[in-house]
Parts: sequence; structure tokens; C-alpha cells
Amino acid sequence: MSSLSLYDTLSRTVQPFVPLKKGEASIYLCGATVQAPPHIGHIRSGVNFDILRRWLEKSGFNVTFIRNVTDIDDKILQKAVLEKSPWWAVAMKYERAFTDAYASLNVLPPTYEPRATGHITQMIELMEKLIENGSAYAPGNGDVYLEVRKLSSYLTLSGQKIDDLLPSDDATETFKKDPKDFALWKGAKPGEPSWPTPWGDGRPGWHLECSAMAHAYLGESFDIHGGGLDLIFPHHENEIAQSQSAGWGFAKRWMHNAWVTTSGEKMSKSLGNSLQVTELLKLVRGIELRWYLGSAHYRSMLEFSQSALEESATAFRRIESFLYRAEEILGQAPTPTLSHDFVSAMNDDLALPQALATISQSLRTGNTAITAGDKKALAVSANEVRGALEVLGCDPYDVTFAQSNGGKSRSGDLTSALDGTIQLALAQRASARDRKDFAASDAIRDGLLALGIAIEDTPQGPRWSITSKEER
RNA sequence: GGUCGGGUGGCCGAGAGGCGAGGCUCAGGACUGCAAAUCCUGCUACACGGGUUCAAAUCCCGUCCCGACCUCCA
Repeated sequence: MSSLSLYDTLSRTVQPFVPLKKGEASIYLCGATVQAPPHIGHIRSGVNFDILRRWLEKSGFNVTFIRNVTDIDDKILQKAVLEKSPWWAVAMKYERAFTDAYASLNVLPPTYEPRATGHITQMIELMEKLIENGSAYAPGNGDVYLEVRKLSSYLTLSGQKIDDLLPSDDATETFKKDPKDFALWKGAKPGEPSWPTPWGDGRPGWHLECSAMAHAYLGESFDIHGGGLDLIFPHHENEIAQSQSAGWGFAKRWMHNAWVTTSGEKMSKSLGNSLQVTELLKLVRGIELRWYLGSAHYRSMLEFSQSALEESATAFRRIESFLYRAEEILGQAPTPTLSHDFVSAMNDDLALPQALATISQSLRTGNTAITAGDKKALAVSANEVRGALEVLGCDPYDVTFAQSNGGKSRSGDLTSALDGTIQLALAQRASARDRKDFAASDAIRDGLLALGIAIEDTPQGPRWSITSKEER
């Protein structure tokens, strides 16, 4: 069996994954700044790293997965003014929106989900350490800055040179020793929330919380730090600067997911609401949206279009219905197993497109086995398909998705009542077909379809399933 | 200006010196009372111009185009 290799943004190469502690994997993922509802770009990050996590677990690692919530930030404060609502209510509202979105896409809850505002103590401790060792300074206005030129490794993740950077808007900030220094902590402004510190009241800068919280839950160094591409600079550079200035090893490996784009461009707030997760879930089911987001390689841009999403959903339904047919024929749900090719693909930096190709292969083999009446071969294929879907978080049998499933083998009183009703109709249709009254038999089939029940004739007899809205 | 990533068939989307990834759509066929589902066959693509090589989508040089980041974006 091959072993897992992953891309590392720092070295820009794919390297074998060797954990710090045998059998353990520690991951810190930059989660949401909860200032607006999630669009699919946000959630792609969640799905991509969820697949990584599931694969690590499947590979036998005990995974500690930390995904933070940044619940204090300039934009949250702006939004609070706009919505005429306390900043903490705004943050909570959008945090829930993210939680709901993650749940509807079957993203596993993190091992722990720390909020920035719950870790002010750790942030102050970190700043004290940085000031003590001369890495940071408090000029007296309530701000605390990191002195970036003191750290020789600054900007190695993004490969930039400090003097090549464009000057920032606050370059004229007089309290900074150097315009490139960044704020760990911001002095309180009137009307804004603040916490007391040895240097005056204030609130966290953007980056400090991640260093403090990663340290609190994962220790001085950990295996993987993840986030979106745009976080490489400045966010992750600054995290590295803070943490390494404190003497911590910090992340051993950096992984970044690419964008969901529209018309070749990065998604932006100005696109409005149409790409919010809640809107897209009106078009396709959560499992289908997840399948779509997982179908591209995590480091490739995914060009969004509604037709691409719908096509992807159609493709998924084909796989799903194969599993249900297999279950009907075999008399039991497939048992998840992994094919050698699927494992190899996943181990090669989570090569999802290749992994999906192996699913297509198993699917074709399995369908051929159905036609040939080869139950043994069918079981092998169906097991492989389900095993792969399980790793991708798209197992239709997963309880998260179970309520949205059609088909007749699902349990529950309502389903069995419905099944009985449909069987009556099917019996009528069968007798109509026996006397070659096809007008009558088709009327029954069309009538059921109008109600959202699709009928297919198979060598094993007719089967029914709930159709999606757009197929009616 | 600096840094990074791209341009692949009707569409999506991999690959990275030689064997047509895969999916969707479309066309034809098998099966079917008809559908649906399924299977089979077909659609031989890599921005442009040079070069290296027995062999280039892949390497080199040049050109064009697109995108991301450059201090509070996933």
C-alpha cells in the first residue's frame, strides 16, 4: 500500500507526510471570520480539509482537528453598525450560518472550535513573551506591533521580499518603527469592544488569535496548517512571524485550497446572494453540492456555473442509484471497502479527479455485473463505490443525508406506507401491461411521475424512486 | 513594480517527455411494448511562434491572454 504524500506551500513540492508523533495528525484550519453568510468559496475550504481529515483517519491516524472562529474583527464591527445589532449578536448569527452550512454538507465538526474572544488570555501571554524577548513593542497608544525585520525567515512562505511589497494604507502610521510592522493588538477606540491588557484596553489584531489558539490546542508545533490561498500573505506569514518569534516551531506543513471562481474571477461579496450555500441548497441536495465541491483538485480553481453544478449532481445521482440497485439485488447495503487504485489516488496529494475516475470504473464494472447477474462481482464493485464515497463524505447511507434519500429500501413507517401504496399502483400497471393495455400502464407511470415517483422497469421487476424537482 | 498560479475537446476537469484520465453533453447501436436505467461504439483536444529530442500538451526560448496576492479575504 502506498503512503500519503501532500503538497507543502512552503517548499512548493509534494512530500511524504511524516507526522510529528507516530499515529497522530494535528491540523489547524483557519475557519471563518463570521461577518457574512457563507458562500460556496468559504465552504469549499471546509469540504477540502474535511476530506483530508477523513483520509488521514481512514489511513489510521488519530486526528486532532482545530478550526477557529474569528468573532472579533473590523468587518464584524462595521456589520454591527449596519445591522444596528450588537457585534456579538452579529458574530453569533453568522457563526450559526457557517455551522449550518458545514452540517448540511456533512463536514465533520472539528475536534475543537475555538473562538478568538475566548482566548484573550492566551493572546496577552503571547504578546508578553514577544515584548519580553524584543520581537514586539508597545509604543504607548494601546497598540502592540511585531517588528518584522527582526525575523530573518519573514515572508518565506509567500516568497516575497519585504522591500518589494507595495506600501500599505497605514504606512504613515507614526507609532510603527517600520511601516511593514503589523499590529498584534489594537488600542481601544470609542464605542468599540475592548479587553484590558498591560498596555491599555484594546482588541486583537487579525492574526494573533490563530497563533495563540494553535499553541493552546496543538502545542508549539503541529503537522498541518491550512486555509485559503489568499491567507498565505499576510495572514499566514504573520502567524509564522509571531509564533516563531515566540520560539515555537509552529506548522510543519502548509496547505492551501484554491478558489471557487465565477467567470474566471475570484468570488466576491459584490456577487450578491446567489452563491450562498443556502441558495445553492435550493438547487441541489447537500450531498450533491459536496460532491461538486470535492470533484476538482483542492489546489485547482473550480469554475462555478449552475449547469456544471447540475451536471455534477446528475453524475452523483447515477452513482447513488447504482448503490441502491446493488442493495436491492444483494439484499443488504454495500460494505465500504477501498480499491487499490482509489487509495493510490488519494495518497498522491488527494488526487480527487483520479479518485473519481476509479469510482467510474467500479461503477461500470458493477453495472455490467448487474446485467450479467454476477452478484459476487457486483458486491465487490458496490463495496468499492461506497467505500470511496464514504471517504469523500458523500456516502448516501450516512445519517446526515439519510433524510433526503429516495428509494424503497429506506426504513420508516411513512416510507413503508408509501411503498405499499406504490406497489398497489404497480400491480395495476403490471396487469395492464399483461393485457397489452399500454395506454393504461403509461398513465399510471405518468401519474406517479407527476407526483415525483419515477418508475423504472428492470429485469428484477419495476423499482421506484423519488425524483428531484427538476426532473419532473 | 514584486510574488504566485493558469490557458487542454461542445462543457467540466486530470495529467506533465512515448501508452486517447475521467465525467457530462451529443450521435449511432444493443436491450425495451414504449420510456427509464444500463452496456457498447463514435466525437484524437492541449493559447501562439520557434527550438531541443527518435518522440513534446509535457522540456527550453520568445509572444499573447487570464487570474490571485502585495497588511484584517476561504
